[in-house]
Amino acid sequence: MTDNITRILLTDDHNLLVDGLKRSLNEADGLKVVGTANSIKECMEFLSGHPVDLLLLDVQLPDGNSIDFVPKILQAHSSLKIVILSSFAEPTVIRRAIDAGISGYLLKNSNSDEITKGVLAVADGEHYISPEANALLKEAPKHVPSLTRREREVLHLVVEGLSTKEIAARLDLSFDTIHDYLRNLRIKLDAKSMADLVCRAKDQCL
Amino acid sequence: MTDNITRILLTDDHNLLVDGLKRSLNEADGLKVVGTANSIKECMEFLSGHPVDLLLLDVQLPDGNSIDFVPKILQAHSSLKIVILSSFAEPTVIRRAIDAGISGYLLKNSNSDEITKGVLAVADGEHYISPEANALLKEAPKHVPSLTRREREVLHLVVEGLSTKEIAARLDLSFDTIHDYLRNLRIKLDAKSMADLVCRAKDQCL
DNA sequence: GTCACAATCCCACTTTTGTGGGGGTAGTGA
DNA sequence: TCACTACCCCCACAAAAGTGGGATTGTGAC
Repeated sequence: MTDNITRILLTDDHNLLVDGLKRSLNEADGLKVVGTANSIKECMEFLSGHPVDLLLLDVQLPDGNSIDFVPKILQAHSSLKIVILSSFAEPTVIRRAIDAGISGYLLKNSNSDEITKGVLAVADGEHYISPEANALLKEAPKHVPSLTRREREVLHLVVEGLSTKEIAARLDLSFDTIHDYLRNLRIKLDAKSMADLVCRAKDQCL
Repeated sequence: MTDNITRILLTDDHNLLVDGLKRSLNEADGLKVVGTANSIKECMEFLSGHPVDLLLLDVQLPDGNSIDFVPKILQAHSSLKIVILSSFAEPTVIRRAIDAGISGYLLKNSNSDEITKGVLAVADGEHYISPEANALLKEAPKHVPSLTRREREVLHLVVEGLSTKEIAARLDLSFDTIHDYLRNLRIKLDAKSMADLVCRAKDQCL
């Protein structure tokens, strides 16, 4: 935030959206889009080479779920403010993002003015969760299922369509072990079958 | 296409994207965005009340998969040109869209210029499939799995996380019948389990 | 140093899926 | 009429998933 200008990096794989967003943010006083990235990798690279004050980050990127990378990014760039820009209005996703340390959560079905408003608020040092997202959080006071490293790993493979046996082979673990992780995943995500597990995981983009 | 101006209706639930897209399309010669809609319902309503030459349609809308509605829309508005605007780069999705009678298929990771180019081409009477989408089609000459009404119905319920028994109850059919539909679905979608079925269905947004 | 918990493995048992057949009717188009 | 297909039902058996226990390490928090 040198001399009143907030330098912004946009990270989203939809160039179409990036184009439009860049224009409307640049029109706002005190905001300047200094770069764009299409993936987490590009985002990280840009951050290493350029000073950025605020990062607008899409949740789903070609190289993974960006929320998983938020802690890593904040560790390397502690003064950076991160605003998630998502089409997911899932309470658990929002909560996970907040827990990860983001400063804002905006929804893509907002119009440019609302987005600009949120970005300005965050640039100003506030925390800004879009009204719709906030409403969802209040309605659903469900706890966020906190998955362990292994559970996450197993879940990813389930979502790839692999069977228990195949996952065991892939991770070089015993069938029973995977059987157990799946049991825990079912409990944590409140799923009653493998198919249901895939549904929950896909919906909540865990 | 009265007097050289192509009247466009934008249908996408991401207002952010709509905002940007509207601006860049309006900047192009001969194109005018005459309306926007956030759902299939709104889209249909607008079409009934206003003359539109070209419809830019997102695949996933809150009230369903828009490709399923393309035939219906074309039936009611036969001279309308429909261009799909998708983030899905799945060959089967593209092929389904083409079979449904669309005039163009554009990807959201293109930039505004590429989108404008595609829209202009379609407005001009051409068929325009984005280069990336086209490349995918050549690589994967797989046949599109054509599902029957019932299969689609069953698949939707599978994607909701229901078990065979639950689906049977919901549709008031025998367990064996659903068992059979699931068998066919597995074969058609090349899935090897219920979980896999959910994966395929979600990926291909069937 | 105890306590919680991730991570790993095991057994036994039930239920659900998956696979391989076998039927039938009704409608559609050649 | 014949072929084809959607739609509906059935049996039997094998394989996978789900449920209820059990156990041993190691690590990090308090």
